[in-house]
Amino acid sequence: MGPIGTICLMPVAKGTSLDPDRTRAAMLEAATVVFYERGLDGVGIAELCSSVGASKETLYRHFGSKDGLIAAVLQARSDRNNAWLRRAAATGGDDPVAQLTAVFAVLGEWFDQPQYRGCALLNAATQRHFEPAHSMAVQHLDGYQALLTEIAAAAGVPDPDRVGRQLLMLLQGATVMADHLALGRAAADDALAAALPLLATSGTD
Amino acid sequence: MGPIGTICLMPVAKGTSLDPDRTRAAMLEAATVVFYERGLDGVGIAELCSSVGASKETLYRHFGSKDGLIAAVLQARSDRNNAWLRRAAATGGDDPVAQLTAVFAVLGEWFDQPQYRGCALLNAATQRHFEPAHSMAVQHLDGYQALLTEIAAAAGVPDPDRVGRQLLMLLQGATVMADHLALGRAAADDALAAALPLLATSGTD
DNA sequence: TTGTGATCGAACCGGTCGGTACCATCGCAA
DNA sequence: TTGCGATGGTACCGACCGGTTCGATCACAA
Repeated sequence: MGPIGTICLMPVAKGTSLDPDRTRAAMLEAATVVFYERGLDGVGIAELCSSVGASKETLYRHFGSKDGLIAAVLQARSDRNNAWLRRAAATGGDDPVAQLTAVFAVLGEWFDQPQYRGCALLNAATQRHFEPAHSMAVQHLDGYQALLTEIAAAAGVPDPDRVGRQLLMLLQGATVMADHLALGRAAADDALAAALPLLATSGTD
Repeated sequence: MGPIGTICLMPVAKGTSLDPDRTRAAMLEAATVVFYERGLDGVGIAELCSSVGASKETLYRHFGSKDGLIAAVLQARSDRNNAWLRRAAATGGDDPVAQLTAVFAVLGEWFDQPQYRGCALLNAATQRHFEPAHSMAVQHLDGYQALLTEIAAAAGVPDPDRVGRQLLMLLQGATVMADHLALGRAAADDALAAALPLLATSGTD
């Protein structure tokens, strides 16, 4: 509805630019925010360009098409979120339980942000027109699953792949419910509580 | 892309109709299928009408607007899915474990269908323009959560609400992963295996 | 027979969108 | 100073969409 306005370059005269790639980065960041808030179809190219004070021609020189811009946005999102979770897990040292706890802690912080709208990759994958979204979402989930499977393997469970999938289910379920039901970090806490028994090597240790 | 073609009335002459509400039902069913396959924005009114051999005027007399049609489609979906799960749970008799097993069994059948594309309500809620979708999705999730909380309470867990939320997380996570990762009923099996420990009244029985 | 109501088909309207073309403008290097 | 490349602004194009209107057509009841 309202103007975008958050990401904005200094207003500059016609033929100028503060930096060669500065405009590209601003476009990417503005698109990241507004695509996440209002969906891929909810934002037009014209509005997006005017919000960063750029022209459509510049956008098309940088990204080729709206689909190219979307792909760049989603790829950056996926890389950043995966890096977040891996960095969080690293703070758990060698203890799988501590690693998983740290992962769900950073998830909880994410859920608590007022701008939280669920997983951008999965949201984009539901927009049918824009084919790459689905494969990018799959790749995104595979990154999560690889991390969770590593944690499960480190815990010594009999079937790390299966436990990795189950942990990913809890993570995704929490992501969905924190979005629609506005649960905040409580969703991450509940998910962690349900996840911990899965790491226990059945019965005696 | 291609024509819809699945749902189709007998081709009839101009001023005729096989049944007063027959056209309305056909429109609803065709819209249910195609909105689910291609998203709310992926289908135009004109294409939808021609696929059932009706005119736009008829559609607007029955549903008022595209939003009215969408609301009717989503409400029917939600009611049907909730009824499915409740009927499945009823087959478990008084045993909470059997109830939960039956719920995830019917979910697994759903995941195995080739047309499966995740939860229509949640998918619709990601399309930002069409405001009612979000509240309908919340209502839909509440229906699921109520059932799962009842099962948790019947199992005698200390905090049925919390376990109900955790069960719903597993259900939603399985719904998402079965969609994007094409896991089929295996997703439901993994989710059930992760859910059963949550019903155990800690330690001794 | 007459009339009423539902229907189809098609034209039409206003608006939006992605994408392109053109031009005046500016920084900067030769 | 001159020219080149990147830029912003604007107009424009073709396509599509949601929604409205109108006339011709048919079933059916009075």
